[in-house]
Amino acid sequence: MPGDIVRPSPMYKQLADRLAEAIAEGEYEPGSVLPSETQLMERYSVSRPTVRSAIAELRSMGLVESQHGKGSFVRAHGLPAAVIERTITRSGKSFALGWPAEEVELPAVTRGEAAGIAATLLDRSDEAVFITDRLLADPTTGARAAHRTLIPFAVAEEIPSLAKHPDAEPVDIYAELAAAGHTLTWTETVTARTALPDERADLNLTDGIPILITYRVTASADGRPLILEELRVSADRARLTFRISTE
Amino acid sequence: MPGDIVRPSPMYKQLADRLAEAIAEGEYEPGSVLPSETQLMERYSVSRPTVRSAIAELRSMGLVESQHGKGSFVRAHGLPAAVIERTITRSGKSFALGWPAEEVELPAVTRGEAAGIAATLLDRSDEAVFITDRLLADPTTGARAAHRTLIPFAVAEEIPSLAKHPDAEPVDIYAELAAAGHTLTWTETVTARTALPDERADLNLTDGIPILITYRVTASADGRPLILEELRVSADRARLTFRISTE
DNA sequence: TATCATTTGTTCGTATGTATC
DNA sequence: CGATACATACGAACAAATGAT
Repeated sequence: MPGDIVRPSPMYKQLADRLAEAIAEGEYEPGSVLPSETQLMERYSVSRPTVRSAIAELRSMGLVESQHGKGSFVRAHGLPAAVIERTITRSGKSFALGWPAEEVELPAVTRGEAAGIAATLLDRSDEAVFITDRLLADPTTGARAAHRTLIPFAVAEEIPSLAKHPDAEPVDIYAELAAAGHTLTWTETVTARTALPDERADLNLTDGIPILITYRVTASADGRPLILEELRVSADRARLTFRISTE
Repeated sequence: MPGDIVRPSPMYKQLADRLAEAIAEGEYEPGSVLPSETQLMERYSVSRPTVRSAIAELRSMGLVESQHGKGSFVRAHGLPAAVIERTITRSGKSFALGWPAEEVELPAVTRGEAAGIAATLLDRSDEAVFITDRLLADPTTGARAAHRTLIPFAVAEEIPSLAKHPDAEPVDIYAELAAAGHTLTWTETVTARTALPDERADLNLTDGIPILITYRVTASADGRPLILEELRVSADRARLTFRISTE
């Protein structure tokens, strides 16, 4: 419908759009500081709350990062540095992952029940599972990742070594499963969402940066899921790569 | 250091955390409405701006969605419905993708230069490329995706049919490349970020929902990148799956 | 070291507009 | 129409971090 009468968009959004455009065009370069709130008030003849709302928009878009007492700085953008290679390599009976991350804390093992997404992907509702949590870090870039392993009790009963050491490294668990006669297949599901407060702390996240989440299901040849791994990482610090082959 | 003296966190954050916790524990169920701003003001003895800041936090976390004149509603969360299967299948000389999406608009072809991330992944800086943009939709869920193909001029010169029809479907481009004698390999890189304003409109995004971005590089056997595809999709509506095989 | 100006962060109050029922 | 709800915008005051004097 051409000629529609539209309300003007709010002033704070207009200001946010202008600043975003200026950033995109390189008028404010990455690392440089935006004009102060007082300067923006005067330059655009708006109140301080309006300026602050506009900058809040830019923050939530991940375009700027504000520092108390200093100013709001334009964020550098580009492909995240840390590359998490999701390919699994196998030589004989042993497996290897492409991301040689270090453990920041000792693994923590708890028992719980598969629920929500985990239950859906494991195809086991309300079943008891071993949960192992790890906090990992890429030694070169410092990128952090939260890793979780879910082992259903039924699987642990079938393979006692898993019940004994549910906090074994994923590659070792693969080896145990293979040794128990399973022909392993993997499916990985990737999604993203905004971080919750506790995740912000664990993963060193800044405002406006989502987390990438991958769920890796290790299944037997018949497609029955055996274990589930979940990896959460800052989308700003790390990216995931997959090698794809035709089937 | 136990017993550290810490500044109390801001009231609006405390309130946001409490509400977020209440949502996580199911006190406010998905689809239900939060108490009104006035009610929250009275219940927690804070001012209206404080309540609004708290709700803005919840919005940016993707936990609630506010509707003018009605209230703030708890968002349903879980695994996104639309599954985008990134596997490539091959039968003889023809290829197929796992996501039979429909085109919402006709593909738009432009010419440009590889820059930024695209240049990095294509390993060709400032080289002229054909750019083809598509707006796709999953027919069953309605999830939308923005797809872009980058074909370097150098590759198009080598294979004239590509220069003639740079807007060919990806699977057809694969077939052309294979017919020209290339043994194709694919690498996919996944990242995520908060959407820019124009992306919000194209992809029907709501506040606090990031976009998933995948870059698929089609390379020759020697590893030289031939073409680049970029797919952007709402992390709330769609998820990506990969099949992983040991090498 | 101490102080001060600058800058962002938090919190209040108030008024008005606009969508929904 | 009116009541309720969220959205926008202004003003004011003080707190806290920073960097220079």
